[in-house]
Amino acid sequence: MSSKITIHDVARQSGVSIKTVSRVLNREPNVKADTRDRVQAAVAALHYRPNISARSLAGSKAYLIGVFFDNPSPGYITDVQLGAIARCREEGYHLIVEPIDSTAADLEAQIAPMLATLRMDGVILTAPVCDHPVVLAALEREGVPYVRISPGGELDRSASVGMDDRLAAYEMTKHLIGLGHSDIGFIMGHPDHGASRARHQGFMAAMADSGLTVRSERVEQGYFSFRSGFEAAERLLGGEDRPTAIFASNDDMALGVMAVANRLRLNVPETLSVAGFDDTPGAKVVWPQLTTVRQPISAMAGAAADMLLNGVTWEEGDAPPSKLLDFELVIRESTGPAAT
Amino acid sequence: MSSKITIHDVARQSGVSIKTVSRVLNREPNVKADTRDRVQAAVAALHYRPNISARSLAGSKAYLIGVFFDNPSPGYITDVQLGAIARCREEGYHLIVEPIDSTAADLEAQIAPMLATLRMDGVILTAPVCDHPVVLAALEREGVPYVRISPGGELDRSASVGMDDRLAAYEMTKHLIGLGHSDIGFIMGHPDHGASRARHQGFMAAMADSGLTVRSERVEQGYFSFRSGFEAAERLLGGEDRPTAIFASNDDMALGVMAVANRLRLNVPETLSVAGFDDTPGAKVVWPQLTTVRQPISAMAGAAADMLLNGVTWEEGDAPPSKLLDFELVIRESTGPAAT
DNA sequence: ACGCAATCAGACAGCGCTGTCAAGAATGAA
DNA sequence: TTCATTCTTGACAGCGCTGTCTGATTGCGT
Repeated sequence: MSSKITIHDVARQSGVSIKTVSRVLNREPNVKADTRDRVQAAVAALHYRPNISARSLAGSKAYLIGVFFDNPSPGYITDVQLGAIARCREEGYHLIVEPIDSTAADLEAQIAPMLATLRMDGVILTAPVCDHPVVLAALEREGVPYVRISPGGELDRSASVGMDDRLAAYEMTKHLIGLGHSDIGFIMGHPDHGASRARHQGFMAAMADSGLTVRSERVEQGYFSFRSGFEAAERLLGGEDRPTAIFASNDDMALGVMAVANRLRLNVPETLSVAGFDDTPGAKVVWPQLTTVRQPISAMAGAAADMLLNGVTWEEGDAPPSKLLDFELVIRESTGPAAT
Repeated sequence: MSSKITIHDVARQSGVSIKTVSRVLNREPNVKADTRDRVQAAVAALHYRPNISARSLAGSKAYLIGVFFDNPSPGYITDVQLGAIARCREEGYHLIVEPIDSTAADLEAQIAPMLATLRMDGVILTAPVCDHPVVLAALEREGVPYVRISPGGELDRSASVGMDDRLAAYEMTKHLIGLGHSDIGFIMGHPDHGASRARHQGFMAAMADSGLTVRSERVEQGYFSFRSGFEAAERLLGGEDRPTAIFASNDDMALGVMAVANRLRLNVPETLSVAGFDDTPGAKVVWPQLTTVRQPISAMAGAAADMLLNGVTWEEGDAPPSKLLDFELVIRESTGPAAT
């Protein structure tokens, strides 16, 4: 156990005051270059590392960023964490992860203590927690800045980052239409998830813009789960009268569609084209591989962390900062020309 | 922003000293029941929450547990986090996640500062980081206790939790044999991952115990990835002479096998049985659903956290504590009777 | 009733750092 | 040269809590 070496040791070693060492460590101005070099040499020589608890107790920063999530897909969570961490590391911040059960009755009692004890410098919220009124209220009451990733509404309540779900769905639909499909089924996402509506709108708009009508029985309600996609697909593909393509609001559901197609011996993409959304790892793990939309998840989380680290603020009355990142259509083998 | 209320306020409100409040908060003995109640009432009334930085600076605990990982599957990571958090919350601890790039040349420089600044109370290590000599050495030098999940070797170097990979593979193989299969292909896992060898051994042992011989061309090297499973399956299933069942060392590779089977129009399980290992979310997201082994990942992480929270220690010379949890064979539709 | 041990409560000194303020050194303008 | 500025540094007081030690109560045996 390396006996902890303190700022004091560095000060002694470099012949300056403890406060000057602190200044160097925090990149404060007004330190002579020569002095700074001496201090940095001592820091390196002693392998000195500031104690985060002491820093945050004495100062105003905690060097901690939180990530709240309520079990969306594991791949999503992991990407968010990686994106946020990458940015935090550069600044010496660390990530606290907090799974939130947004259906819990005592949600308030769960997170309020946590916010108060940790006093994090900021929190990144993912769907669906990012739209949960109790969570947002608690954050605001405790004065903890937060950035939401792909919030479903109340865009002017906080800073946020996201992507244009509507446009992405629009373009994917156009891709299908361009392939010759005119009878396309759509599976909606979970109604609590903000992106669901945007994706549905994008689909409808693309159809309308191409002069295509959407029969109401071609739109099914799903819940973002494999099972819900599977069941929706059974309804969509059960009879003789079936669409030539199905666009599911996320990959898990698209995978459910593929499973049904497989079971019904409908060849993908010859008989049925299938498109998903998210580009989860699972998309590459089916055969044929899934055409989908790649969300810049890591980048969104990185941008969120960035806002937090730079101190998101905005004028009362102005719209809070918000960043829209680019998505990417990933065309793989599950979509093909419509059978004629 | 709720103006921070301190232990001082609670002391005043309940008419006791600040130290007594501290005693109540830390469940220390020698506090009269009556006094404790008064203090607790004040705590509740004021919504007081101790400041974690102050606590860890003054005391010896940091209330922080770390989780190190180097991108195994997202599902695995998430399960580990959930399992660890559940246990940590009960004790008021929080989780710091740190992705580690174990191939980085400056690994030491990456983690040493982190260990020194955070002074975590313990760290949970997952494969493959749990077998990385530099990481282990750094942890030991800094005196940070750690528990490894499914380590690949050096079992007496630290406390660990795991499951009996060898036995699980043995039983899965027996399941296949019981179905009438005698010509079974096996895809090994990543050589750096400790469990790979155990699973291979279990497979070989079960075959030998049943008087079956394994032709060397029936055992392929894989790397736990979908792609490696896919390629191994192509070799295994490419010719006329093919096994009637394939046991892949993890689900991702098994999914690769299924994709190849699909492509070759080999019906699963009629013509080919496929078994995986891990029970990742993907296992349920294929059709037919995958027969696999369920690892108690959350439970293992919970047990690891538990050891850390209770202070893992062992006598010099004794074997460190180690906990083996139960696995479970999950028989789904991808395995069936051997074609006769 | 008395004495001794066990139980309970408080005073006090930091933990390792940063914020504030004030003093000394260096610079520039007059 | 002198005085006003700016730059550079250090002394000092905590941040909010816990560990230690000491003093005040209580219980109980005789």
